Amino acid sequence: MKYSDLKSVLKNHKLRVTDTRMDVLEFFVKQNKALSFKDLEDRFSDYDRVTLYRTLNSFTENGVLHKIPDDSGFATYGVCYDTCSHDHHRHDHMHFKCKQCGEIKCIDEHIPIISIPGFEIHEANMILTGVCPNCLAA
Amino acid sequence: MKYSDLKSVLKNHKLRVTDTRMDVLEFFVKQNKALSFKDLEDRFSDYDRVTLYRTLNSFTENGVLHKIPDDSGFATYGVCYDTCSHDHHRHDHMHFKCKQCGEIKCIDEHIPIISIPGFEIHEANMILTGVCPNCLAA
DNA sequence: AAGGTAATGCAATACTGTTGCATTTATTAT
DNA sequence: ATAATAAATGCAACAGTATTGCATTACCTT
Repeated sequence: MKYSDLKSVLKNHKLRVTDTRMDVLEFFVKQNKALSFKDLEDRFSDYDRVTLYRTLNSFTENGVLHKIPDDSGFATYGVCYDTCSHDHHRHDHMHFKCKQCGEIKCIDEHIPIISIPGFEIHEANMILTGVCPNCLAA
Repeated sequence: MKYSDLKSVLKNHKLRVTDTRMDVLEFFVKQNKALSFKDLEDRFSDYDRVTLYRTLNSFTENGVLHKIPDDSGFATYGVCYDTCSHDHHRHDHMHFKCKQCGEIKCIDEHIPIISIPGFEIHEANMILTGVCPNCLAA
C-alpha cells in the first residue's frame, strides 16, 4: 500500500493527515497483525505516549481500527478493512491468539449469526486460542 | 447451593477453605452472572482489596472461575460449572454483554467447533453484545 | 494440639490509560 | 499564497487497575 493510499484511508475517515497517523497506519498495514499500544511505543519512541494513545482512540472511533477483546489486560487493535466507516462498524470476523508467540491475527472468516430467544444481539465477537502455523513449524 | 457444597467446590479445586473464599464463591453463585473486581469490592468492603484480587486469581488459576475477555479495560469473571479442574479448562460457551445495564451473563450454548487450516485451536471464546431481556422489557 | 504451609492485611509500587492546557500543525476559505 | 480556524501534539499531572514484599494470622495435616 503506497503513501497516497494510506493518505486516502485517513481522508475517507475524516481524519487529518499527520505524521503520527501516517506512520502508525503504515505500521499496522505492514505488520498485518493486531498490535498493542506497547508495540507502537517500542516502534515510535520519538512520539509521545499520549499522542499514540490518542491516535489509537481516534482510529478506533473513526473505523480505521477495531479493538480486539482479550483477557490479557491490555488492548490490542486490528485494521478494519473496507467494512467500517464513521457511523457503521462491522467486525464480525474472528481473531486468533497464539499461546506461544502471543500474536493476534484477524481471521478472514465470518462468525455464524446467532440468535438467542429474548436477547437482542447487535454484535458478535470471537476469539480462538491455540498455536499458530509459525509456532507449529518451529 | 448450601454451605457444605460451596466448601466441596473449594476442596475439589485444592484450595484452602477461608472466609474470603467462601463468601466470594457464594456471592458468585448467588448472583449468577459475571462479576468484576469492583462488584466484589463494593460487596466486601471489610476484606482487603489485595485479598480479593488474590482470591480472583487463585480461583481463576484453579478452575473455579474463568476470566471473560472484554474490551472495557477491566476484567470480569464467571463461575466455571463442572467442566473445569486444575489442569483442564474448557470454556467454550458464550457470553452476553448488555450495552444498557452492562451485565455480563454466561449463555449456556456451546460454540460450534471451528477449524482453520494450519492452526491448532485449543479454545474458542465468544462474546455477544446487545440488549438483555431485562432492559428490553424496561 | 503442634508444626508446617498457605492466606491475609498493610504499605508501597507498577502498569495502563486519561485529562488539562499551552503550543504547533493541518485544513479551509479568502 | 496567506490568514483564520479548528484540531493534533507534547508535557505534566492524575486516575484507575492490579501486583509484590513482608510480617502476621489462619488453615489443615498428623
